[in-house]
Amino acid sequence: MGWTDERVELLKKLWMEGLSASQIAAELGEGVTRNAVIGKVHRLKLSARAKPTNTAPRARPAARPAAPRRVTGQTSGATPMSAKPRVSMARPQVMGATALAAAPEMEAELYVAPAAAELFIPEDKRLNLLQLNEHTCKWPIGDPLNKDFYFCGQHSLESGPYCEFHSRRAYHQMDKRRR
DNA sequence: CCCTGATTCGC
DNA sequence: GCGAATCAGG
Repeated sequence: MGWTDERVELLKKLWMEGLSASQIAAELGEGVTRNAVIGKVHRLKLSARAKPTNTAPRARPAARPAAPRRVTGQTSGATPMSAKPRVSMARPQVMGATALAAAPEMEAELYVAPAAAELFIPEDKRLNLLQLNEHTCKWPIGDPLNKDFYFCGQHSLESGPYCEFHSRRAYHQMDKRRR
């Protein structure tokens, strides 16, 4: 389905309301991807919605070396790659600029000591700096200045320097506090 | 990992 | 004009 006047209007409305591209895509439904939405948004030249501060220069990657696009016909076997359907993302969750605008101040101390929220690593599994290798989790535990300092040492993921547990620690919930 | 928008360019 | 692939960032 193409971009009918109706759909374009809905797009504009939702975009201006601060919904993310993927959320708008879900709203429009019928095979509309977030990329399609973003692409359209750009063509309509209505990128900048609420711009509180800064005019991010945004460094352009400067012309890519014309990477080999997708192979047209080719329907041979072999699964492409990460073929994850990811269909159900019907989620009312609000985020982004909208979330920021809606949540003025929520400082305070609602963050209680996470002290004991750490994995227990048996002494014989703990590693010092020299015992680390490409397959050991390099998440540091304890005070580096103390002698009770050690590294997680569990088998690390192929995708990173940490084990599954610490990988999520490192990337995921590293929320809040921007500067 | 999850996600966000920005950009390019074959179609 | 369209949007997948890619990139940069949180």
